Amino acid sequence: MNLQQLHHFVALADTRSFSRASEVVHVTQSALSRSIQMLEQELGMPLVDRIGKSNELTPLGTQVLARARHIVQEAAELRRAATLMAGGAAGTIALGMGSAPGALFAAPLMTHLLRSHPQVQLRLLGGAPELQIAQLRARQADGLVITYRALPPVDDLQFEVLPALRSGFVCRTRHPLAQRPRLRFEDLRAYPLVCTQVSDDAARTLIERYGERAHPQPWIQAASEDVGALLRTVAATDAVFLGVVAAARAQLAEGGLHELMPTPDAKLQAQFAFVTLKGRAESPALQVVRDFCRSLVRDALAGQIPPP
Amino acid sequence: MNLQQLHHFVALADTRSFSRASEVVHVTQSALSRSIQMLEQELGMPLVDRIGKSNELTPLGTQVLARARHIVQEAAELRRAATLMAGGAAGTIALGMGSAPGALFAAPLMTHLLRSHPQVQLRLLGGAPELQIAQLRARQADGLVITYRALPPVDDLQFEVLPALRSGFVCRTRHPLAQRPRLRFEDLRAYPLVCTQVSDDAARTLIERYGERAHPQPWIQAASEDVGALLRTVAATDAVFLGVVAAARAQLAEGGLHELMPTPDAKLQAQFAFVTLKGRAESPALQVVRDFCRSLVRDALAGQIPPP
DNA sequence: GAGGGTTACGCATCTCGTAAGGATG
DNA sequence: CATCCTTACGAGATGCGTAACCCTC
Repeated sequence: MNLQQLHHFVALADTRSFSRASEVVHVTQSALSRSIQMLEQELGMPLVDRIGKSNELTPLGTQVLARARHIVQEAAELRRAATLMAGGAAGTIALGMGSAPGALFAAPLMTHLLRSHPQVQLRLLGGAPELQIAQLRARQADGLVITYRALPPVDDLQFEVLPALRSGFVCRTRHPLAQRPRLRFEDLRAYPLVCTQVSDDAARTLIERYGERAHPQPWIQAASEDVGALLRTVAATDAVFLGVVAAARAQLAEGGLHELMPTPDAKLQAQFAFVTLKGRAESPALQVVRDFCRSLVRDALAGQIPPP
Repeated sequence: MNLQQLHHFVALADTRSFSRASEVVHVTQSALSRSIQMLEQELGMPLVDRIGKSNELTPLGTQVLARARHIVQEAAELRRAATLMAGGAAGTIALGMGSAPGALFAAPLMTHLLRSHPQVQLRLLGGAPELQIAQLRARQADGLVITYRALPPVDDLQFEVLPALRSGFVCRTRHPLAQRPRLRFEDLRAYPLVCTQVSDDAARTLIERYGERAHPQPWIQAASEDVGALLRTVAATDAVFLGVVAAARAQLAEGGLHELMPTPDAKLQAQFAFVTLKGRAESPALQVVRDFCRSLVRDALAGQIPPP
């Protein structure tokens, strides 16, 4: 007994004719006849009474038909679901996301999936990097988008490093410092700072470059994961935003915001990585996510105002 | 995609090992490996991540597993149900039964099925012979057990004539006529008659043999399909039972009842037939029914007191 | 090197399409 | 005689087991 035979039988029952059924399932009438015969032989009883024109199901045939129809239908659904998933058009993916990349990726990613892949369900997981890696190993997460430095050099993970994005300071165009030709760090330090969580690594870089006064801890006036809120705050006050410059791309382009470039250059970089478990097959939907994140970074880089 | 592959995959998912799964489904490990590969190829994605020891399902694999398990299970049920039906151990049969044969067969048949084939559901249909034949043609009945003469000589029906059973008169042992050496019909006629419905044919035979006075119509005191009740009545009164002698076999054997044989012999016969639709496959459960009816008639004949 | 999965090869079986052979109306 | 189903036959596809190979522990 195989799915083919069941499919043939269902067609036969539907058409009540070997020849018409054979057209439906695209085999010769002879092949269909044998297929049914084999099925009958295996089940031990005829399923149809062959009567000239309009064959009739036997009692057994009637019983078998209901089950066969069900099985054939479920097989078709399995095929369909698998094809959808394999094509990345459907599926559920759990994505661990660090707070820094989340600030840049989360909203655009969700928007993109809702628009272009409505069948894909996305669940974003937060938490500390170690926790997220544990979730990845436990397969509670399909992949992570996380700050590259936060990752220990283990070999059961597969890293796909995204291009580094420049971080920097952003203020509103009407900010007192906005028109200043040569900007010193001390000038900047006079204004309150708003940003997402600053990593230890980034804090170290700031201190190395600008001295102890650059330590973000006492400097930060407001911190939030909501980059949009931060930028709106900056647009309305004299606070300065510190973070991935590309996140403010739109406002920078339309002139509402302005990037401050103190001398010397901070040369801050945000480098994100896409992390999966080595040796595991990737959900196609996850590939969609990864591709989108990559293209987002690429676009950010392309539109990024180059350092002086 | 075929049932074999799905079965293999379920085993693989259950054992998390190609080699152990191959033992479960009784193929070599190599064959199972290829089977899974073919399935993965068709679905377009890996279903399991091969990791040294304890393989893991991919996200797609997890989805597919649930559906595959369902399909495999239903296929097994189909096979099981078909085998049961083909073996006659299960199924539902609708059996048209004439009142005369019903009087003899109904109770023993139901008893037999309940005891020996509890999975077989029996539905007995009554009604006029023409109606029953119509039901048979409409496949509302799987078969008929009916008085042979009641049947028109049509060629879309398949008759299986059962051996003729002798009909005759039965009274209680203590009946005034019981010890009478030579019995005339007129003696018999003096006592009330109880019987099941007497067919026109039987009535004609009686009249031909014994004259107009033998017409059953004015003679019958009580008529019922319940042969048991008729016989109990006869055992308690001086009424005489007319019908298939074999129906009273037990009581005749144990001495409670007595067969009356008037001179000349009535030579009444009840001939039943098992009728099915020509060219239609027979429900195996129906064969059980037919076999039982045949054996019942055979036993009745074997135990039948031969005519003098 | 031992265990577990994959690949190569030869063989048996299956299934198909073509074509011829009944049956039925 | 036309339609419909079955049977015969040869070709190609499929699936299997054996055995060799590969990878990881």
